[in-house]
Parts: sequence; structure tokens; C-alpha cells
Amino acid sequence: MARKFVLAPDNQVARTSLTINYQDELNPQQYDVVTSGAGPSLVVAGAGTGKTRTLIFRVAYLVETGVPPDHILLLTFTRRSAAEMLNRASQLLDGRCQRVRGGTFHAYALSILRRHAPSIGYPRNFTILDSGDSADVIDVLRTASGFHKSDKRFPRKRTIYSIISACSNGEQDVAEVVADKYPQFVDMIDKIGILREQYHQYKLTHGLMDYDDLLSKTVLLFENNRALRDSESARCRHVLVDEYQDTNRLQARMVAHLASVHRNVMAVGDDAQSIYGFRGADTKNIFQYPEIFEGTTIYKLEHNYRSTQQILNLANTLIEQSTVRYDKKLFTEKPDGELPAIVGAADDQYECRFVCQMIMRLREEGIPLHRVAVLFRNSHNSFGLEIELNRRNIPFIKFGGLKLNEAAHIKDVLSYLKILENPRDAVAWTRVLQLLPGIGPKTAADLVEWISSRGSEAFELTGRSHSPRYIDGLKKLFNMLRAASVTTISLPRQIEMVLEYYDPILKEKYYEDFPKREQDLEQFASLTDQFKDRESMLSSMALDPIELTALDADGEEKDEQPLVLSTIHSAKGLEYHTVFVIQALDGVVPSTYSLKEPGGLDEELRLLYVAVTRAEENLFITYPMVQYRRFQGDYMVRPSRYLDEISDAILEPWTLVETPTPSSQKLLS
DNA sequence: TTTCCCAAGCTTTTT
DNA sequence: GCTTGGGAAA
Repeated sequence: MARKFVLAPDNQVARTSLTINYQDELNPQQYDVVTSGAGPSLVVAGAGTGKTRTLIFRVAYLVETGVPPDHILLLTFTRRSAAEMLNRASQLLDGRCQRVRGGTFHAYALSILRRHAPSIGYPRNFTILDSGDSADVIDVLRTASGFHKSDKRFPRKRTIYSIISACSNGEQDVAEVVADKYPQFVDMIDKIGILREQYHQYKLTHGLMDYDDLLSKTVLLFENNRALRDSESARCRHVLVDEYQDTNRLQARMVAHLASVHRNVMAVGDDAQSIYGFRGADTKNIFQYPEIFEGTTIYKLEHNYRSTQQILNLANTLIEQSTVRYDKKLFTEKPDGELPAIVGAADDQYECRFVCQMIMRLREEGIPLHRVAVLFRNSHNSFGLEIELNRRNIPFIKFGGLKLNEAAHIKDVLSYLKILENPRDAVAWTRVLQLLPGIGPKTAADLVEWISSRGSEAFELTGRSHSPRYIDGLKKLFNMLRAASVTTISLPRQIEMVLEYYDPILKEKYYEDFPKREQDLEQFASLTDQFKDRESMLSSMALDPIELTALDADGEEKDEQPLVLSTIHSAKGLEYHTVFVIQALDGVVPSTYSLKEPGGLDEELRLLYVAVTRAEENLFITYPMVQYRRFQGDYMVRPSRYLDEISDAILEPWTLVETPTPSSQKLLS
């Protein structure tokens, strides 16, 4: 019979020599978490309860008590938060935490796959598809299969891709997902299923992985090869997972595998802040955690240090409207502050003016711009405000929304680089070939098949005849690729060669606005300096896309840190002195799309909860009362339904009044 | 087979 | 307002 030997913690020895006085730095609940022993634990931490701080101290504590930094793995939701946490932990212990491994699930999975991909039939230099690329593959397959012709209405490529993606993330089959979320396509389940198979096959033969593959192939790798799994698990003696409420089933499985040897997992999360359901996040994960990890110690952090009681009252009242129960009531000992305000503006213009003027007033009162955030549901909700901010020369940075590498011209350039990295990358080839005159989808498909059927001489034109219609273009393309693929050429030089080649194509294709796009490309080229090689640049572009609008903010005068504009999703985990939630309209939060989704209304409510709990001192929720829509003219809109029942004592209504002008005063007197 | 033009349809949040 | 799809000309 197998036996267990229980090791006593070794901490006692080290405790005397700790450089940080944990007891002074943390409250008792946090202290328990930070100094907890081995084995699985779950920390249920409400908004603003020092979750990040606790994790950072936990890392420091582990390092101080003798865990080698590179045996700690910190999985976070975004690269931004991973970097910030590791940085803060390093500061605590003057640099000793630097070698802690950290990143997103996807980034960590990638690092494993780069080493072990061959054992599941993938090349080591596989390329990563973003969702646009994935949809393009689907498009090629759909056209080839002729499905779009036979049926009256076949789903669009993006829809098909999201069905396939939902299958992987939720570990479901096509029939389940379609029945659940796309009942209008039940007739086509078989065909979508076939496409799904073809899509997987296509990726395999061309060395491509999409975002979901990074997770699912890693799990597959672990399940096929227990020895490998155990050695990976042994490489991280402590696994810490942030934002656990937003993990999906695959990610939960991955965590379980990583903990298989030592069972030292600490998951931190807040079920009331789960806002990634659309990506397969499953709140059930957090509840099932104690079942998956037998003997889990559960900790709760409830003491909020971020917000005033007035803001927490609103947050608590909001979340009570949920049909799901959350048994947390946030409290604080912070001195009282102002009541949160609900500001009804006459229209979008008035709303923008109010936000701008209030920001200026706060700045005069000494609140720096970067401590103020404007949050919104959809990235386009801030367009009007952005114009107004520009007009007033208020610097801002925007998170969420369009990414630099989603722009067509950047995707073009990246495709050349992807081909250099992985000459089997059919997606990149398809894109690049179609940029040549005389080559459309059909010829491109033929050529791609020919190219990928050959081995190493991918950049040679020999062995096949080519139509004079496009032979010149093809020659130029292959010459450039051959020249740039010489291994001694540096990455910046490669990019230069690609851009030089691409410039005439850009001018031809985007003759109306190529100067703007040329600028983007220049910016792109300058950003790539920081990467050590082509592979890391391409991976990084895929996993951590550059925010287009984050760059637009005047880079010239950096004397003042800019105001933050952000989608609520991108603001997760962050905090600001003052928060504006703009466009708090019914149909925006909750979004009209959410009405159809099961559990959609609850999720949107949590979204508003997340937005509200970002605020430390001041909170303004604003909305216009009238909006203009094409063909309909002005029409009335109403504020978010979640705000309907909230009393004036919790959320104070403000009205905007115009300064009386001299002429109107005359009228009065 | 490519490319151009017009009509239709849809439109969120992110790794 | 933009992308996507279909149809027709080159």
C-alpha cells in the first residue's frame, strides 16, 4: 500500500531572519494567506481588499523562506499585471524576486510548447494565429468545401470560428455549443463539425496554433506524457493563480496538472468580478476548486482598503441585484467621502463637457491626470470624449479596443516575417500572395499548396511553371524573402527589407490614406527594437498586442502622465483616485446582446460592479438623455436598469446647469 | 479567375 | 460606418 509521509514546514528556521516584518505590513487575514503552509489554498478576495498586495507578499515570503525564485510560477490574466506584480515583489526584496516566473496562461503554455511541440506532431517554430487569422483559415476551408453555396445562409467566418473556439474553451462539441448559443444554425451542425475537423487538420499540416491550441495542446501534452507533466510540475514548486474566477475549464485543468506533483497551488479570485464568460470563463471553477484539490484551505479577504464607504455602499447595493448570491459585503475604515454621483447630461456633448471640466477641476485641486480613469463598456463609447480631450489638449492613453497589429497593413508586414520564421505558414502565404496583382483566392490556394508540399527550398521558384500574369510579382517577392532569410541578417534589417519591398504595395493598395499607414509602419519598426529575435517578436505581438490608441497620445511632451481611458474589461485589477463611468445607458450596460445570453444580465451587472469598485475617492456615473442615431434622428435613451432602484442616499443625482451668460441674465432682470 | 461595384447586414468585451 | 458577400465585366 502506498504511504504518505507528511513533511513539517521548514519555515521555523528561517523565520527569525526574515527581512520583512509581515505582521506589521499585513492585516491578520492577509498574514494568514501569506504565511500559509504547503498544499492547495483558495483565497476569495473582494474588490480592493489587497489581493495583489497579498500575492506579492506571498511571493516575497516564499522566496525568503527558501523557495528558489525560479520555482515559483505566477499566472496572471494579462502581461501587464504579471510585470507589475513581479516588479513590486522585486522591490520588496531588492531584486531577489526577479527570477520568479510569471505571465499569462497563454504565454506560459507557449514556453512549454516551444520545447515540446514535436512530440504532438507540431514543429517547434509553429506560428500563432490571432482570431482574424483563424477566421481567414475558416474562410479558405469554407470556400473549398462549397458549404456557403449549398445553404441559404451559412454562418460567417467569424461566427464559425467563435463556435469552434467555444468548443475548445468549454470542452464541448459543436452540437452543444450551437444548441446553446447559436440555435439558428442547428441545421448546419454537421457541416460546422466537418469544418472544425478540417480546421484542426489545416493547422497541424501548416504548423499553426490558435489561442485555444496553446492551452489545449499543452493539456494534451501533459495528458499524453505523464513524465513530462511531472517534470514541468516539479519545476514550479509553488503555483499562484490570480483572477481565478476568469479561468476557463482548460485553464483549470492546466493548473491541476501543474500542481500534480506537489499540490502547492494558491488561487486568488472573486466570483463577483467574473467578466470573461464570453471567453469561456466559468465561475463554476472557483466553486469546484475545493473539490478538485482535496484539502483546500479557504481564506477570505473582506476588508477593503481602496474605496470610501460611500462607494462600497453603492457596490454592495448593486451586486445584491444579482440572481446569484455573493456572500461578501465589503467594508472599510477609510474616512467618509463624497456620495457617488449619477449625472444625467442632456446629450453626448454635455456629457463630454462635464467629464472634461470635472477632470480639469480635479487637476487644479492637485489630483494628477493619471490617477483619474474614464471607463466604458465598449471601446467606441469614448470616441466623442477623445475628440473633446484632444481639443482641450488633455493628454490621455486608451486601453482596450483596436490593436496595432489588427490593422491590415501591419498584418501584411507581419505575414512576411511569419513566413521567414515558418515557411509552412499557409495563412501568411495566402495573405501575402493575394497582395500581388493577378493573384486572387484561387491562385493563392494553388500556390500555397505547391509551396507547402516542398521542403526546404520554400523560397525558390523552380519546379513549376508560373503564369506570366503574376510571374514578375512572384519573382520580386521570392527574391526579397530569399535575401531576408539569410541567417546572419539582424531583425531590424529584416524588417527594413520587408518594409522596403512592401512600400509600393502599400501605396497601391491604400492610395487614399497611405501616409497615415506609413507612419504606423514606422512606429511598428521602432517598437521592434526591444525584441531579441524574430520568434520572440512574433509571439509577443500575438500574445500581447500593442494598443493602437495607447500610442497615439502625444509622445512628445512626457512631462505629465496621461489620463486613462479604458474599457471596463481592461481596467480589471486597477484602481484610481477618481473614476468616471460614461455612457451608463440601458443597452450599453447591460449590452443589448447580453439579453439573449443565459446569465448575460448577471455578467453585465458584475461588469458595472467591477467599474464602480475601481474608485478610491470619487465616482461619477454619467449618461446622456438623448442620443442621435442616423435615420432616426434624436431619440430618448434611458440609464442602465441597474441604477433604477438605487436610492438618492446612496447614489446622488446631479444635474448640469449652464453658466448664465450676460445676455440671459439680462433677460432675467 | 480576378477585380470591381453594389447591396445587405451587423455592430461587445480579450488571450 | 464598416465589413462581407454576390454578381458581372474584363
